[in-house]
Amino acid sequence: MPEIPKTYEPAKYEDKIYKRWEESGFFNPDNLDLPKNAKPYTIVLPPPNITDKLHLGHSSMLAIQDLLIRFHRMKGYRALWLPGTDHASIATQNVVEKKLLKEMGKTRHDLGKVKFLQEVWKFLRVTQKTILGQTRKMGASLDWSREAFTLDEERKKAVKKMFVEMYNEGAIYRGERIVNWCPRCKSTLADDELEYENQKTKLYTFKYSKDFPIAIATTRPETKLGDTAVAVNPKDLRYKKLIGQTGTVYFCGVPLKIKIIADRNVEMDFGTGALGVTPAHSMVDWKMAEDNDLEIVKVIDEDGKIRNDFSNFSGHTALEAREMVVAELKKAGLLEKEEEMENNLSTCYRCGTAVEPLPSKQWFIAVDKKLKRLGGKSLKEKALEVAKNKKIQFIPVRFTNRYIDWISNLHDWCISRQIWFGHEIPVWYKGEEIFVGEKAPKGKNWIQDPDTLDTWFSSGMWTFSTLGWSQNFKNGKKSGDLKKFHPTQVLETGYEIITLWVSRMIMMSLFAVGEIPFENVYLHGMVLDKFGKKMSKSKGNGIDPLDVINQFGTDAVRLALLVGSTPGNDVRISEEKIESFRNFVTKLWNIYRYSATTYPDMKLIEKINFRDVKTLADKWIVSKLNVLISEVTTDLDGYKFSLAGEKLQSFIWNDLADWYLEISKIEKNEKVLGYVLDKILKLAHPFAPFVTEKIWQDSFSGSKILMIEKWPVTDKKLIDKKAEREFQKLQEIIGQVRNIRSSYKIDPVRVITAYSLKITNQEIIEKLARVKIVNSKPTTKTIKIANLNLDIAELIDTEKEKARLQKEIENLEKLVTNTEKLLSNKKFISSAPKEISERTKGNLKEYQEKLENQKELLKNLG
RNA sequence: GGGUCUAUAGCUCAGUUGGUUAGAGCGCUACAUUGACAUUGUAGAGGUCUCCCGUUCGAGUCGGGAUAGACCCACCA
Repeated sequence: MPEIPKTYEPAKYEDKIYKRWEESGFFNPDNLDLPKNAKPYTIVLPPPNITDKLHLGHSSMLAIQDLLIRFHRMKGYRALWLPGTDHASIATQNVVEKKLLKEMGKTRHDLGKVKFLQEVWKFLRVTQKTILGQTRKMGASLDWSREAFTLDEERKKAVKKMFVEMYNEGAIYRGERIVNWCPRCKSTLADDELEYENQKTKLYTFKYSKDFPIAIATTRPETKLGDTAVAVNPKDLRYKKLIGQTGTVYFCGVPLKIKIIADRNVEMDFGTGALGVTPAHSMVDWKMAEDNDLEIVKVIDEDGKIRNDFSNFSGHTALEAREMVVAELKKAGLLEKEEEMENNLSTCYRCGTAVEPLPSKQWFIAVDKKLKRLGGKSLKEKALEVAKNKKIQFIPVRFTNRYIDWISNLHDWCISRQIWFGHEIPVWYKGEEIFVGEKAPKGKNWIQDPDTLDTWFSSGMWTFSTLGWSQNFKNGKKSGDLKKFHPTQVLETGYEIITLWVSRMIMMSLFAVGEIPFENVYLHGMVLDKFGKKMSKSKGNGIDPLDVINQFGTDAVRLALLVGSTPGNDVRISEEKIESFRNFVTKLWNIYRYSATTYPDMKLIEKINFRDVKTLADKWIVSKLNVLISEVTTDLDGYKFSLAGEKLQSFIWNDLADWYLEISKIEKNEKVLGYVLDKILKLAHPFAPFVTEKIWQDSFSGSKILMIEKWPVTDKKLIDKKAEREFQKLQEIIGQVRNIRSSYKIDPVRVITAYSLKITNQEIIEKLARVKIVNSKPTTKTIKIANLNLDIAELIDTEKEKARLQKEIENLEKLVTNTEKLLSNKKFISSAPKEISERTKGNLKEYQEKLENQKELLKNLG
């Protein structure tokens, strides 16, 4: 037998173990030896952006998903975990642009589209490799043979097919809508791509002209050139009689057709209580225009300049025009007030330029349109339905509300982006003609739409595009992988992207495959530092997963991320926490080391015979173990990873190592130990795959792989509550002795457990009262019970101990009378369930017994 | 402004359908220990479960209200 090192050395084994798993082929469910009717268990990995290396948040995601996958693989499911990465169009283009500027001093326009895209792909291949390497380091049991990328050939096919199908169904349309426009980037921005900046600005109060009855207040006078209405609150008595009136006014020499409308969103207390409605350049105003059927007048163009036909303002930038308008108003004596105010300016998250809301021709997904394909329902209705009737369950459930809330307020989704890197839009134009199709139309002079699609369009298809939807879904029928693995069982992701991603996946899957994309959505929290602050590069408080893996090992990192994290709540993590789990891994290793050196021929045993469970300690540990098996299984089934991990840890450390192993130094039972080890390695495997696999393979000389062993099942025959209770009492007694052990020179556990194997509790108490340890440093073997001669009274502060006992007796007496009262209460008897009353009766007995014991002890003290 | 959530030990959090001495880890204090364990073990101190009202035989748990905080959405014309 080769010597086993004192501590587990993760760096030495982890890569080899991962390689062994990968080469076994069992990451791919097709290679698992399963009955034909084995249920599928699919998780599609939320594809990380290839903009940067992974952070601890990703590690947490990987740990949770790998736990689920390994657990279900062992439970006999056809477990598939499908890997992939996301091209993250805008974010990636942005990173590469910045890099180019820094390294070569060039913009993307300097390079041109073709060369720029080459640079993007070059960058992408590097980061992609890093990310996939990191993922392997985490021990992720992903099926690499099915790896996907949101912008690879297969996904391109799927995206085109999807776009065309949605277009043909009327779910995608091209329309003029107000969008967030960045005049510098020349691109639309989604709402979530905006950044808000607090700034001071001036609020101007003025009338359009002298004869106009209402003064309005605005921070952007230049846009007022496009006003088509003035909105007031319907409750506002000042303006009530004016509502509905129309007329033409001349504003700085520009004629405006103004209608006075009522809208309850107008605040009476702000400004003059009247709002000039500029449909073309304000989101709210656009909605008002839609509601009131107003004309839309575009004032500012895509370059951020005033358009033609606006007298001498034309051609000036918006800011210049603002000054000019203000100057004219002043000159005409129309400006009533000019005051400073705090304002929340929307800016482009890339370049920080102020965003200009503009009407523009874009592609949209119609979320409210009734679709034939969806049985006459709209995407929104369908997406709401599956949450409301619980076809899709959110964990924790409270997020269902957030989802429903958001979907209910959903507007048409703008899917076109004016950037280079991304999925091409399968639309071609020739003059006024338009062609939508998966392949370019025949004939000359067709020009493809220069825009690309919003990243979320392709990531919204992730669950089915990864399963070969473009080939595997025809005439409403699934085949191949899609049939085998869709819908998936769990989507595990962060709560912050429910709206961005989760909801979109649901809509796209309902449309494309006619079914939900996943049955459960498990939402993890954010990984924060130990002070509860978000980890960020700029703050320098981030923990690099690779660093801590090198330092403490993957298992420790995984455990630290899993234990103490509950769904939907943020998790705090520190190196100390990881270190403490490293100690746990070492503990586990040493349990193995001790066992293997003490019993060189020990075997891991899957099933144990009743007869082999001999002593009280054996019965106790085996019983506790079997309870643990069912608890851990239920907890994991219920997504309570942290609870399961804690229970496992507490059993391994506090019960197995601290008690059973100590006892086994006196009374050996190889079979029970082999049985217990077999089970804990399996139970701990999804949490700490490397160390458990290493121990397992060493124990079996490498002939089997733990990863595909069967998940343990509770053997009810081995649960012995009576033995558990007795042993617990024993522990309590020993604890009491330890409490007064100031003069002890050896750990009483060993002495007392020696007794426990042969004699009754009562006898132990009696002996304890008399024995005294003579030999100050005996070894386990030399202790002879007969030589122990301890007078307990000599070892304790009698007065203190008396007081303590007195107090405890008082408490117990109170408890006993209270419980007796309760049990004689008629209302309790009639309303409490049987279980409860039984338990209460049991409790009473226990209290009474304890009371007797304490009284006895007090008596013994004299 | 609309919505969701949280409040339990010094800190981070558990606490299942209400059930009777409210738990864990870390930290703290004391003692022991180089023994399978880059230590570990044992014990201890520490709580009016934010506050008020209600339902109930019984409330950390259910209902109403207050206070404080977190987040999401919409917006700041």
